[in-house]
Amino acid sequence: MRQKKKSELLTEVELEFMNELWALGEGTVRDVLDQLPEGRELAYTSAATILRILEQKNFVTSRKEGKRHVFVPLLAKDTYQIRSLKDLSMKLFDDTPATLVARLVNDDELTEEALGQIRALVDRRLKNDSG
Amino acid sequence: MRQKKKSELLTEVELEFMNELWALGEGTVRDVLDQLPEGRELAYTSAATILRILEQKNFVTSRKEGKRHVFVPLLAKDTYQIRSLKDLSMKLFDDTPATLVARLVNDDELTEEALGQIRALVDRRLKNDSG
DNA sequence: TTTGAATTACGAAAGTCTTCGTATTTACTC
DNA sequence: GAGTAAATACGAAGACTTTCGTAATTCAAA
Repeated sequence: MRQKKKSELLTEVELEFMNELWALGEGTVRDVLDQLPEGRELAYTSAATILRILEQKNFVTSRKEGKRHVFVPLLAKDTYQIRSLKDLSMKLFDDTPATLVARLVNDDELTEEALGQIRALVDRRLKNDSG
Repeated sequence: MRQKKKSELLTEVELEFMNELWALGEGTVRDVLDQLPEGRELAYTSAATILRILEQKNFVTSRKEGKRHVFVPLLAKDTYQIRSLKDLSMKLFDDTPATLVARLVNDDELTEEALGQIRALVDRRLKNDSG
């Protein structure tokens, strides 16, 4: 019998729902469903199932309000962003963040503004380290 | 005409194999299998299946050499790195690359050296744009 | 040319992910 | 309390992913 190592990563739909919860702060099944973009058709019970799974996996918790559950993220978006980047860096960039940034900044679609913001971030971090 | 949704992204195991092929340049089932890290147990036929699937999905092609197939990437690693970053940026960073870099550079584990490399990359790109 | 080890071809089992239906429960209204 | 609309609980179908076994094929050595 082989058992798969429990992944700390969200699946596609789980991430879709976490994004809505992060945007809302917290919300019921109905809230999240209403938040989904036009054209994303999903049965109410499907949404409820996804939130149930997120709770089972400890990505969210819930409290009861009247007859509804209000779901609240346990996992912060920042935290998950970092986790995802590390995973991607490890799996596809030989654990070399500079290579990752290289691909990013060489993308022609990257705006001058974004590029400037990026440099500001790096400079600020370098300054803080030395200061 | 309705087309089957084809994800342009590699699955977990597909990526694992593409990484070996990218490192090797090209290789047979045996080559890739031998390249896998210690402790990664995988039946020969499983490896063959994965390469077959990669070929079906047009991520690799193959030529026959003697009785063996030699598999060659059709998808370049650079290309796939960019594709993955765009996907992650869209799904988790509100399509804001600066936020992505912010998480990266605020990671405490990031070395001073990596940080310097990143700034050099950004500076070079900014210089080229203005020049 | 027969034989056998290595390889390929195919499909199926096992696991995971996504979606939804049915049954039950809940709170509110009459 | 009975009726009702909304919500929850549970399970299961269908699609996709990962792994592997069996059968057929291939090349080369005896």
